[in-house]
Amino acid sequence: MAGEGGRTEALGIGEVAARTGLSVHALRFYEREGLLVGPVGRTAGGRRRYTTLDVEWLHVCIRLRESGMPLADLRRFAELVRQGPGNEAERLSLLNAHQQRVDEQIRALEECRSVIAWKVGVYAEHLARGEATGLWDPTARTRPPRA
Amino acid sequence: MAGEGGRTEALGIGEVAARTGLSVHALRFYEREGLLVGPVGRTAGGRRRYTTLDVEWLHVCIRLRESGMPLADLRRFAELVRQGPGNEAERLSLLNAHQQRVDEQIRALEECRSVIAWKVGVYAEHLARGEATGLWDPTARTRPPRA
DNA sequence: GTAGGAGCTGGAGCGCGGTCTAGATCAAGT
DNA sequence: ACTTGATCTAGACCGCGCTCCAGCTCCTAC
Repeated sequence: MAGEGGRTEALGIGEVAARTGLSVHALRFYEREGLLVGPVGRTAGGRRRYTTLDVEWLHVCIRLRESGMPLADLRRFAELVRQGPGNEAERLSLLNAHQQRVDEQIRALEECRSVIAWKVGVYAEHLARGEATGLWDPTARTRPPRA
Repeated sequence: MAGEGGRTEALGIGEVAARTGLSVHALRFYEREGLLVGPVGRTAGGRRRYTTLDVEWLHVCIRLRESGMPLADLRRFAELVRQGPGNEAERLSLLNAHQQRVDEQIRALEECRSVIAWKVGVYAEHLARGEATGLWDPTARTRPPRA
């Protein structure tokens, strides 16, 4: 009776793997590492039964991991959520700190991108006007004295 | 006589480390791995003497690595450059492929960032209006039947 | 000539984030 | 009842990109 409407499906690990893109190995690993927000249910026979809430949480985890959050931080965040209300300030600061790191990453990547784009441009132009000029010739390296 | 003007300083490994931010270990490692565009010079006593060209190349390497190019690809690129003119098309395609991966990374990171920003917003608002409502309560987990 | 620091080589070790294996159990179809 | 396939646990293993160590040599300064 308590909100069965699509919200509380019980999912096997394989199904969850399919829905999240994580391997079943990774799912078990995440659980062992304490990255989940609550104990995963089990059937009588001992198989894991995930809920759609677990899956939602996993999707959050995936984003955080994708953006480079280390497992340790993710574990800490999960702990906070598990502990329930009262520690929202810490959760916020954790996320804020991570967001800043992500911003920095993006900035760095964009800088790299522009360097690469420039080099791509150089080669493209070089090829366009037909092999003519040498770009960089490590062959003609000017070595320091001592012939 | 041949272009000594600041261009062809001979630098010790420590100096290069300082200029690039790579450790001396990493520099020796890169050399062993064939990531450099030419053999590094040596003094009579066997010490490495880098040129400013080496340093420039290292700066390129750093950007490529920072943006996630695997050592294997970087090695291939270095090989191509080492081989001299004639393979610009391959160099270009290598860089192009990498640029695309970088673009994709940036896109993914921005997506993560927006998810994180949203969560940050939720927590911030929650805290702002004082602890009132529960956000997510894993305590009140609706477990699948059997209880 | 001698002390101290930078550099050399070869190879072992490490941190991270999973991945994989073995061997057993559970569950569904026929 | 039997087969087939998904899942279980514990623990070993892996790839990447360095990092670090031992033991030695080379320089520079005093």
